[in-house]
Amino acid sequence: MPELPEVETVMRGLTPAWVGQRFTRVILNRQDLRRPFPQDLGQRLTGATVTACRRRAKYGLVDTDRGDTLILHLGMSGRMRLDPAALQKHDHVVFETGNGRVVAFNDARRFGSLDLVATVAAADHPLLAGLGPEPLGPGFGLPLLQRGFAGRVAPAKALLLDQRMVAGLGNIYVCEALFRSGIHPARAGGDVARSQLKALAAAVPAVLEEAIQAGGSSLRDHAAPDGTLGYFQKGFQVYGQEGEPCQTCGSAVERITQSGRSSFFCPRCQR
DNA sequence: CCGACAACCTGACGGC
DNA sequence: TGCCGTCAGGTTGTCG
Repeated sequence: MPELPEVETVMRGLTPAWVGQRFTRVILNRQDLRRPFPQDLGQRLTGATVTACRRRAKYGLVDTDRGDTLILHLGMSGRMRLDPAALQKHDHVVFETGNGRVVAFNDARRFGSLDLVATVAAADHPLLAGLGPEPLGPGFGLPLLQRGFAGRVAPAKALLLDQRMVAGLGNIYVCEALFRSGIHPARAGGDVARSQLKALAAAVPAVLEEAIQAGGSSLRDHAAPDGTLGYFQKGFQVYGQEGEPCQTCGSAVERITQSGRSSFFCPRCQR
């Protein structure tokens, strides 16, 4: 799924289609994804005008002039399809706006979610309340990483995937950020050198910014709402590169499994 | 508190 | 062609 850069790409793609527009119809082809939708989701959205499309971590936030915020998560396979030629399997929710545009929320695996809450309470929503700072925001930096890593036995990989530490990183960008900062994914948090943490503090925002510039990474499912494919996957240095030569030293990139998920790394550059 | 793991669900791909 | 096993960008609950 989509990680921070992909969600950012999606929300940027929705902005010109939605902001200032009224929802004229919201079609619910099912009443739940990962969780049940709010009972009055369609009713509260229909007739409301979108005032902003935002992102928090991997969540998309759509504010309306009725004081509501739609909180959407794309799970692993979620996509927002803008003006689809035809509806497809797994187009679970379809949004129509006054400008004639149609957006279909498609999610084959149904790990995504939709919630609707009062905008003023959105930050306190259970999904958002426990999230750590944005990796592209002022709350992220070396001090945060030092606090989060100090004394921890858990592997660096797991610490960065923990959304309570820093919110928005997923498997791809954690692998890439660890490579750029020379940290072995299995290294215990407390054993990561200060110099490495400093590199990590720079690598995380750098890799995310580059990915956003590229429109995200289009692997199986991700595309901007208008169908444009991101191309940051061409910039992967380790993710999915098992057996390929490290771009820095030429060693073969390795893959290990941590907590059931693949980690890719260079055994020579990452310690 | 911490960390590993299963579960949620469908689809794509490789091997036979 | 088809069947089977494996894997996939995430989150959450359980268990030891």
